[in-house]
Amino acid sequence: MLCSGSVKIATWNVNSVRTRLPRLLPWLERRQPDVVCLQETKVQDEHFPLAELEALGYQALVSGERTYNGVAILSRSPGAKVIRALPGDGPDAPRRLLVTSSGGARIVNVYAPNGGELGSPGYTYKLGWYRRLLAFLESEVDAGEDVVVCGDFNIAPEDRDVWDPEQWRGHVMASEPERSSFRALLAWGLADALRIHRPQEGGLYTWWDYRAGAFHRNRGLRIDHILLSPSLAKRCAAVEIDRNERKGARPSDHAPVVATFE
DNA sequence: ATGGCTACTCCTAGTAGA
Repeated sequence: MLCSGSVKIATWNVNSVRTRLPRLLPWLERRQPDVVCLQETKVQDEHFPLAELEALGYQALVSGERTYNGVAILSRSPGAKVIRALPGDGPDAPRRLLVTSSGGARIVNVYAPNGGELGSPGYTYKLGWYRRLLAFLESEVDAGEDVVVCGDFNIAPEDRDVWDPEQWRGHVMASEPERSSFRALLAWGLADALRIHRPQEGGLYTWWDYRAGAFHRNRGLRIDHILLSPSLAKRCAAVEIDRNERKGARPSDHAPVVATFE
């Protein structure tokens, strides 16, 4: 499917799929994405709103839990070769990874740990999680094929991805060890899709704090990413941050990111 | 420097998000 016509792949941290359904459904109808990776679904699998999505022609692959985390992949066809955990994840590990194959591409949906404060146990866990993600890609995924690694990475890769680099310097999301973890993914063989088309531009964010009018003032971070293997990067015609979805009634604090392939 | 908002939960207070 990725080889014929125009294909759209999107990622969106919806901050509760059930609360966001009145935004998600019309967005799907309007944008008609072929594959959608969702993060922070915050719902156990048996309560995931499958019927509403199926009514729009989407099948949902889900890996959720109560209250926190949770990932899902919506697509027009059933998933294949599904993986739901990183090596080293125990049975009670947070649901942060979902891998499938769709239209000939390997789709890796990630919801990276937040990290809490620098030096906290959560921060250590975040860096370890990134090491395990890289090891997983190295051992289980072929960068020579069509690969999409997308989701909420909870890392702003460069200063231009942060509204106030000085305020954020050394803070979680923007610390050098985190940025190094992100660069290691690129070094494995992935391209940051947005930067293919807009290599230098600042002020392009995917998350804005709910508080203090952050969105209105464009005080945000670019932490949601679509990373592409070389074969897909070559065919990536456009990448858009759908800022309109951060506006209006009851938005997620993240905007969707949509990549179009020819 | 802090909190400012939102969503969740055995639910009106505490936790977490980023």
